[in-house]
Amino acid sequence: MNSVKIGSKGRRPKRSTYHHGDLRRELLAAAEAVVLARGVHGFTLREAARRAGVTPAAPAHHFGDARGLLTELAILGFREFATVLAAADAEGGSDPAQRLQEQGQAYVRFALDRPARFQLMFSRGVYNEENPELKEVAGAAYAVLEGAVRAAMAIPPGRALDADSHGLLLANWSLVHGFAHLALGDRLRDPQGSLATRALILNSLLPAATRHLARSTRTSG
Amino acid sequence: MNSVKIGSKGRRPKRSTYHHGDLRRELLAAAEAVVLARGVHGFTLREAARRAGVTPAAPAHHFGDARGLLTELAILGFREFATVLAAADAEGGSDPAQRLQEQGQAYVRFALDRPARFQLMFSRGVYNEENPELKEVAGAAYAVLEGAVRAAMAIPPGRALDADSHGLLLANWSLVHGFAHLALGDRLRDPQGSLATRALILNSLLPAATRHLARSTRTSG
DNA sequence: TGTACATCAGTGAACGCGCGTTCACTGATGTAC
DNA sequence: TGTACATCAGTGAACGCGCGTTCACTGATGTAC
Repeated sequence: MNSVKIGSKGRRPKRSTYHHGDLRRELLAAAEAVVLARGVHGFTLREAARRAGVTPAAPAHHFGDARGLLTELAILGFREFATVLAAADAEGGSDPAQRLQEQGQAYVRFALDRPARFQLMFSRGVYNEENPELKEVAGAAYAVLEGAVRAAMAIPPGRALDADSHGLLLANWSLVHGFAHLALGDRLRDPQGSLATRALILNSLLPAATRHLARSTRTSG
Repeated sequence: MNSVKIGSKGRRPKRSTYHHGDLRRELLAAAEAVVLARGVHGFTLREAARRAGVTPAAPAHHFGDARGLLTELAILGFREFATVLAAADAEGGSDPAQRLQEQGQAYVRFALDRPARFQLMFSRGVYNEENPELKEVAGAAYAVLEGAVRAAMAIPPGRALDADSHGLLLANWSLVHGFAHLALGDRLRDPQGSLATRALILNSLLPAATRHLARSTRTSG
């Protein structure tokens, strides 16, 4: 007989240390995995705790309750989202049409790369939508899009968008949002009818779709 | 004392007849109401039965199980969806751009009028997506959109869409789908930042957005 | 460097709840003759 | 028109399950002196 435990009946393996070390971060990762596997509303606190290797009571020390955990995950999502959109916007250089194009690519790429976060972020009633930090980062993401539209339509900061500019903004947002949504729902097919792969979606279908948008803002191609 | 019952302890009122009469239809309506109130994944068979005034075992006689009920509801949804899209398409007359415009209006109107069905229809893993009748009616809805794009791009039936036409189809679909999704998520605002009403959405924002799409297919305005 | 002690971050058992589904049953309906 | 009987469409009780959260607790850490 030796003292090394060779197995465990439970699904939660014993850790060697009583304290976890980085449970907060690990619970967020576990929660994202649960959302990926079961869908936004299939999320349960207990499964996230199980995946993180702790008892179901542990998350309360970090997030209060289940809703609190999802709110934090949505905040992380919007923060990353705003960052990648801003980076793509910068890639577009001084050409507003190019900035919108790059943003659209980044928008869809984010959805494909982070489907759980993306779907969580745009779900209603599952996290605390009134959280100030959440509102701030979500607003930051929106501002990136608005900035490129303002540049395209030559509307200085401070002045409200006119109806046409607002329409262009909505057209861009709706198109990439709907495209991402359809892609995540496996509803995008190539012209022959086969289910589209990630590469086809990003390199062919999305450009083919955005090409039809807003000729007026296009300065190249 | 009289024999008229003046109250009931349970939440399910007693019917005067043992048999319901039209339980199948009523369960579908109740299910739609539950989805509306609780979201797609908040649906429970028991609550639908409760709302329909029957015991939780009753639905099994009509739908087998919970998934069966939702599948039927999705089929009803796609059938109605295909119908309203086809009617709108016909409204467009012989002008393909007008047909697409009318379809887009109908698409978003359907989403706003039937939010529960719409969200159910485009949810994954909650109903039986392999149901043959479902695939048929969903395909019919898609065919309406494809028909107008074929007319716009002068592509005869039987010939596959080229990349550009396919892109136009995806652009139209993505735009209205994303627009509907954002509207249902209360994410659409007017240019001043106020939450958009139904009338504003349909009469102002949507036309302003679609106006930016596919100038090449526009023959009027 | 050592020690007392407060604080932190976990455990594990328990709670009450609503869920989907099953089961034997029975009231109501419809049909054959 | 009347009756026997099969079928249909409900009931109501029960099942086992996983859930979120609570609670008193304790092991580990960090800090004051």
